[in-house]
Amino acid sequence: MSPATRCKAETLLTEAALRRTPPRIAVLQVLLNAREPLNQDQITARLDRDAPNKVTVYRTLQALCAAGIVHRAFVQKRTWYFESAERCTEHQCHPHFTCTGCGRTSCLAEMRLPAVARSYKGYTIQRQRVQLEGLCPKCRECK
Amino acid sequence: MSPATRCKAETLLTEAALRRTPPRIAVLQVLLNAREPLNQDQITARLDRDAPNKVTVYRTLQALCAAGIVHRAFVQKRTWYFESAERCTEHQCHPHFTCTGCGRTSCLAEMRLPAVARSYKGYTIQRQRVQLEGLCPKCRECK
DNA sequence: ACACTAAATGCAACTGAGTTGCAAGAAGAA
DNA sequence: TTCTTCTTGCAACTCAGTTGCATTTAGTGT
Repeated sequence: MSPATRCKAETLLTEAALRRTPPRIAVLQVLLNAREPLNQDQITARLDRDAPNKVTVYRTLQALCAAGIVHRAFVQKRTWYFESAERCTEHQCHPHFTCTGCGRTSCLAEMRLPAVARSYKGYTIQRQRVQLEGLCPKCRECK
Repeated sequence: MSPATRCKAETLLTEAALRRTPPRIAVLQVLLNAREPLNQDQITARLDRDAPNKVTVYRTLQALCAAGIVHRAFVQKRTWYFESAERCTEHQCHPHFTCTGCGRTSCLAEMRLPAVARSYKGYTIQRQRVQLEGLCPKCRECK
């Protein structure tokens, strides 16, 4: 884990007025370095021997989500996948793509989406999330 | 439950080559009449004394989803919400709106969404689901 | 109408991510 | 350093979802 990531993690915690404890710094570093959303088990696995108790990871993720540093990206097989909120704007999160072939979900962080209306029939729309489904480049070849 | 809905339910089952059993007809009727997605408990509650065993409802929903008659709309508080696939096109489901005030989720079935590209960086995009968040008309007044 | 077979149902028991209470430990302020 | 408040770890619980198996039933052919 790079010192730069660690520094970033600590800064984010401080800005959110959260105590900079080892478990929080560790979990946040994993998410900052991840290329796709991770569930709790995957986060724990990446921390290996330094992994805190499962309940601590759980509560850490809750705290980070509440602070807006981390997002719950989506649910798959009854478990939540988390990601750093870095690449999301306030109004919309980047789209997530789930391949119907291999079942993997990835972030299309740079994809531009057409903006949705800010209001509709009395509803005020503050945020949108888009979930895409189809075939990833690898699975497309095999077909 | 209207006879028309019952007839529709039976037709859908036959078309999907599923046996027209009482539990399936009952569950499907509930979903066809529902205005918003329902979870398993809500479906059972609406069937009241005619409700089949919980496992049967569970497996019925699995079968209906596999057949494409019903969709898993979204997850809330660890439970899935189901809806009839009627108002979804093959390429996209209507958007679901979750109010940050009252926590309720509703369907914006008639809302027109800008279409997303059919492919992007090697990914073939077959379907999209959009989840919206904000304030519903009622909660907006109270603020 | 009757018999047959594959599929559906109900029961009971299990699974496992998520969740809580509480005592012990650590971060940050004074 | 001392103190207060927040955080952590443990153990135990929750409950929607899930499975195995014996029984029943829908749909088909006789």
